[in-house]
Amino acid sequence: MAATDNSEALTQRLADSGLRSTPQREVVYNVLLNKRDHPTADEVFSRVKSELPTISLATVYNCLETLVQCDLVRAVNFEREPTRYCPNLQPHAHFHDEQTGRTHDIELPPTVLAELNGVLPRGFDAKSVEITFRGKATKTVAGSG
Amino acid sequence: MAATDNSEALTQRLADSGLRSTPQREVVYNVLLNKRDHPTADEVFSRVKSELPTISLATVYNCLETLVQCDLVRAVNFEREPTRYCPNLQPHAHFHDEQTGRTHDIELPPTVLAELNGVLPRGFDAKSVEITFRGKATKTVAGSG
DNA sequence: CTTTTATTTAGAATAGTTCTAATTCCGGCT
DNA sequence: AGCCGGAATTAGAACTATTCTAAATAAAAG
Repeated sequence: MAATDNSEALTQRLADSGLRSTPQREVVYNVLLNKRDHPTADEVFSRVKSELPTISLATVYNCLETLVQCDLVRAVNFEREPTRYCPNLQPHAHFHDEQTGRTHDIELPPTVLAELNGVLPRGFDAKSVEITFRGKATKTVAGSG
Repeated sequence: MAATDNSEALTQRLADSGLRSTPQREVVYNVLLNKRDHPTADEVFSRVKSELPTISLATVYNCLETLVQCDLVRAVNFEREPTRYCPNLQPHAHFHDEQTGRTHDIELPPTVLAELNGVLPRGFDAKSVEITFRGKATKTVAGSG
């Protein structure tokens, strides 16, 4: 697979927030786009290092935080495990495989989302919902990790 | 409200797992039952201390872990915040109020739960689902915290 | 160019939780 | 009653993921 290069899109989004496009931010972003297996910051760090050997872990954290702020990436948490990062911006749930530790994106039909918002009593104004399944996946699905 | 004393039920559940009922476990459990505001381990610690002044934080963590194992209590996580504990065993979602930090239980009709399981593709066998709303609650609801 | 501001960096600091090793507690046996 | 053995508690050290700090670097603006 050719390395994704969404630098224009990224640059645009960063600019919208008054931020600069930097090599570090670009490489971190591309790492997330190229292997969408919900890596942790540490995993991103080691992947990025092959392209930018002198990058620091703090910078990786900074870049990830920036990408999340710009709505280019979602941060995903399972229990107290290290935060994982996900470039899928469609509304979706996560399936966390207890055996393998792998995370799979689960598409969420708008009907289900609508029904979910229906369960909120008056006075509760939700900005976002997070849905996490936990269990075991009997089939491995290409592209997830 | 009189202090809840579910010691028989607790003793039973513990025994089922080959564990003993201890003053520490009982007080920790009662603290959770008496104020269902999803306290953190630290909060439980300080509440328990008024009854058992010499208890240690490690013991509070141990007891909470034990109660979770025995299915008497649920551990709840929001992002990377400290784990909170919830004695509500009915299937329910959580609403996390961003302004106040308070957590509210949201009842989940079985129909919604069923529909949710429907979104899982073949090969995904979910043991549990976790649903977290994030936003602001315009009304304060008695009994939640 | 120089100034200003953003970004990166290494390492220290922090926070929540778990681990370790020693002590205490308690039930069952004599 | 007294002892044994496993379970539970404890204090404090250790650990891990993350954030903070302060200095160095880079890059835009004047």
